[in-house]
Amino acid sequence: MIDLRLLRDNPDVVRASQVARGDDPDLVDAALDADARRRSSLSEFENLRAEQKSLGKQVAKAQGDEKQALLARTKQLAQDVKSHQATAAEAEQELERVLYSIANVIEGAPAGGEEDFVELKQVGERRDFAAEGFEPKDHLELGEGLRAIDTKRGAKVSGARFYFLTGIGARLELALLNMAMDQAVQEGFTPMITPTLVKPETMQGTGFLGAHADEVYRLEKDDLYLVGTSEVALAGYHSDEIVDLSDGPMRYAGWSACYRREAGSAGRDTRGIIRVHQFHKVEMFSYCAPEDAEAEHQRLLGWEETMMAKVELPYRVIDTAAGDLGSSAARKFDCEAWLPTQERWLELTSTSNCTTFQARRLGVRVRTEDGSTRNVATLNGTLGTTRWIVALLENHQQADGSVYVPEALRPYLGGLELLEPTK
RNA sequence: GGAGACGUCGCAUAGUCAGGUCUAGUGCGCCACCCUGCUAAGGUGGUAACGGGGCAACCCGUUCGAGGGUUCAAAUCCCUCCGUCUCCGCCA
Repeated sequence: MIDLRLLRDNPDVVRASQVARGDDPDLVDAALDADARRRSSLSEFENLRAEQKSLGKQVAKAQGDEKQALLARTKQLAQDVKSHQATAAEAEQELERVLYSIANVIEGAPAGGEEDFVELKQVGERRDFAAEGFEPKDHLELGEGLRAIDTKRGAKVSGARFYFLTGIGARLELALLNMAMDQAVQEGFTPMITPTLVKPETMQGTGFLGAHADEVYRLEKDDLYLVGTSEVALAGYHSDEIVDLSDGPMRYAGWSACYRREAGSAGRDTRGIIRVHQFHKVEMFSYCAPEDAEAEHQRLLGWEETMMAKVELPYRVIDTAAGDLGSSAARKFDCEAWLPTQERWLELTSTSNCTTFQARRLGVRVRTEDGSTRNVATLNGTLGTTRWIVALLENHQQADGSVYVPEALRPYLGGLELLEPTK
């Protein structure tokens, strides 16, 4: 939820953000109207309520005829209070509805849609398979050769976009995620294994029920949502709390399964495990002071790049355009690895600065020096996912179908230097 | 799944049976000051969040797990839901 005070004091800033995202700037005026209506209806209700309370005290003390006279007055007043309360509640709901439809105010993100990102840098050498004298295989062919990935049986058991990781494939995912978790712990993150089913208010609070609500699985019978990332649970972890940031940011590394309906991506990335309904992820999550958020964002990006270096993949970093940001994000950087068989970049990490947007809805605050409270900033970033296997297999494949294991990963695979096809 | 107990402003509790003086009391903790050679002890005062109004002192409203209801009036009575604990059943 955006800051109502910002909306009142600087509506043009919010309008400009809406335009940059390709969203409707008129929502700003709708919100201002709703806010004005809410305030006037609220003060009418509050005045009536104050009168009702003071009369109530007189009723308690009064006797006989005097009491009867007061009761006659208060009965009518009770009706008025009730109706004005209902009006005020409606106005409040209307304001909330409009506020939730406004995405976070962007901070530095380039304007435009998915194609309007800015490439910040490229790191590492892309392999020249022609020069090496062989045609690269795609990750599924390699994965099947290694008996590491089984999409046929995934589909048999659970349907399209499901898979089994088998044998060395399962070990490879555990290795990647354990390496990610170890790095996070070394950097001072608190490791967390999080719930993957959450309540509606948690899902709503993190901003995932906005424009992309179709992406989210819902369990109708229990009124619970399956999370698409442990970010949801980690953001909800300190909801309705006043936290202590006097020792700097609070950092958590969440390990979880992630579930996505992929409703809008029919026909895209249907082969292999690039785009699937369930995968696993290690996610960094920070709570920090708003003025420290931009620097923290750079730190999270730095830790992502450290992981990219450990798996020895060529990648680039992009500054995502406003229209391609999630509703909670003010700015987002992605690390994309090169995918040789498709000759394109594939998103492996994504780090978002959500400023105070999530914390406001979730009620995460810090105590200020003057004794009041204010919302914290929240940030998140990927440290490893199942999808990394795709880039790792393709980039490190050898002519015979075996796959080179990056040095940093070897301790997590019992010292294995090469993944080889099993017979 | 069945039975019961419980949920109060950091923590612990009073208040709920008998609705109005609850503007939610008290203890602990915390903060400030006093006392003191230092510390401990002691004394005094202050200590929930959110919203509205005001330059401000301050005023008003909402919140006693959540949401409804009864009533002139609800922490207190009724209903639904959520959570915690104890016991039983079932299953890893």
